Amino acid sequence: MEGKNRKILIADDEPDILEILKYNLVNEGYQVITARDGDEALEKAKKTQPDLIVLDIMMPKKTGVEVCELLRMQAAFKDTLILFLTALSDEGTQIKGLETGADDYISKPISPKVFISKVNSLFRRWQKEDAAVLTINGLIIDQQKFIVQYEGKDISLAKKEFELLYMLASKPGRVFLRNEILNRVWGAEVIVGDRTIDVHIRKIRQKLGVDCITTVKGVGYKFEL
Amino acid sequence: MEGKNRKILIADDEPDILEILKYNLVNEGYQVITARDGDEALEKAKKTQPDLIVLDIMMPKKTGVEVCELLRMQAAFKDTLILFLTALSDEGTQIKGLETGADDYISKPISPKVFISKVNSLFRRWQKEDAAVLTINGLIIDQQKFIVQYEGKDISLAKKEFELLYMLASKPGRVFLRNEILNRVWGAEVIVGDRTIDVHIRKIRQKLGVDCITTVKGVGYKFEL
DNA sequence: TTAATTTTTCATTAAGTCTTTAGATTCTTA
DNA sequence: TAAGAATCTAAAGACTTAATGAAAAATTAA
Repeated sequence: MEGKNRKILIADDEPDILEILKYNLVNEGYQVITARDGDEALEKAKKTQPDLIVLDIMMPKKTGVEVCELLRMQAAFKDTLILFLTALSDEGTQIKGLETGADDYISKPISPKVFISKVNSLFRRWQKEDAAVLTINGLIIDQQKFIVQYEGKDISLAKKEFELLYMLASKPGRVFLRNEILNRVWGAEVIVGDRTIDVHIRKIRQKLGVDCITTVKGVGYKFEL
Repeated sequence: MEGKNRKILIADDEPDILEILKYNLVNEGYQVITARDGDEALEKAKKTQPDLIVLDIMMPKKTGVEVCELLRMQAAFKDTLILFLTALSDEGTQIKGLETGADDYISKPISPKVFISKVNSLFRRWQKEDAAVLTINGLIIDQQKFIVQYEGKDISLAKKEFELLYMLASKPGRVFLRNEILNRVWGAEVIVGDRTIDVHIRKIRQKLGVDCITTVKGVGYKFEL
């Protein structure tokens, strides 16, 4: 089910919980690292650079909140997802957690199903950058299937055309500079003349038959439908 | 406290909850739009393009889950944060919510403190992308989209005009010397006559239709609305 | 290999932007 | 208030940039 190859670090002092969560995560295709206290969590976090860190609040050596604070101070963990486990349904602690820079928390007792859902959901948001299917008004762009439809009709685009359209449509309204386009669609090393972009834009406009790409002279192009 | 100018749409059929949440959010400096059922939520979402949408699961017309599904199909709401409110501590529903593409959920009864914490926390993740958008009274200058709007109407500026306006509007009230303007908009090497600036200023004044650029004779120009 | 398609280049044309010019106007100050 | 300086205005021409048509080069499929 999952092509994701994501690393998750779980820190909790209760071996049972560690075991259950690990089992479920591995089942979903995640790589799992475990730690039994705050210091071990810190150390393993630095060594393995996980994508998500799950911290129990109550742990020996250092609490989850302390670990979180220490991690957030380091640039390497600025964007790492952090999730708290808390036995206390204590409101104060929950708030403290979120304000320290955690991304979410789950109250014990934990249901494995809810846990997995939450983890998946956190990642889903994170990887949003490259969502597979764009739908804008009547236009459907499916990156996986490499298909474009407009108002039900299939439109066959060549590779470069597709990539260009996908790039523009992924942020409707935003202007992409010619340079940005060259870098992303052609790659930084490839050198092509300026007119090349224009010609591809023209092809897309022709094939779509709708006026959805706007020229911003001297700047670039933007998509809007 | 907050420089954030974020829009939040709350949809719930219970006026009390709407009221309490709105009060707290406004207090934190957010802009709040409300809706009383699923259809109204959809409609207002499209119209106002909020940054965060809070959906009650149980609503007339359409449930929160349905609204969420419909929104997620549209590219414009690909990155919009969605948060569920649920009275059911029912595990199944929670999972369904997350799998539909919601970013989080909160169980009723809701503690305002926890709610605000969660909202702030959701946004914190986002803030990196912060687009360079200036908003001054009715004037919106969006550098990414290369768009200027005044009181809802689009105003099309050429590149130099846009840069010039953006420069002035980025520090309302401050006077920019003609030299500063030349350096920033034209670059240090380029040599153009003095009248060139005037002419561009005039164009901007014409196109905007509002008197927002003031001449400071012998010195330069300043923006004020 | 040939044929078909895709990608790029080039020359030409079209569209728009930027700058200059010059006379009118406004402002400042002696 | 009159002279000088600075800015406004409108229009023309210079200059940039993009759209277009056609064809060569490169790639892929048959």
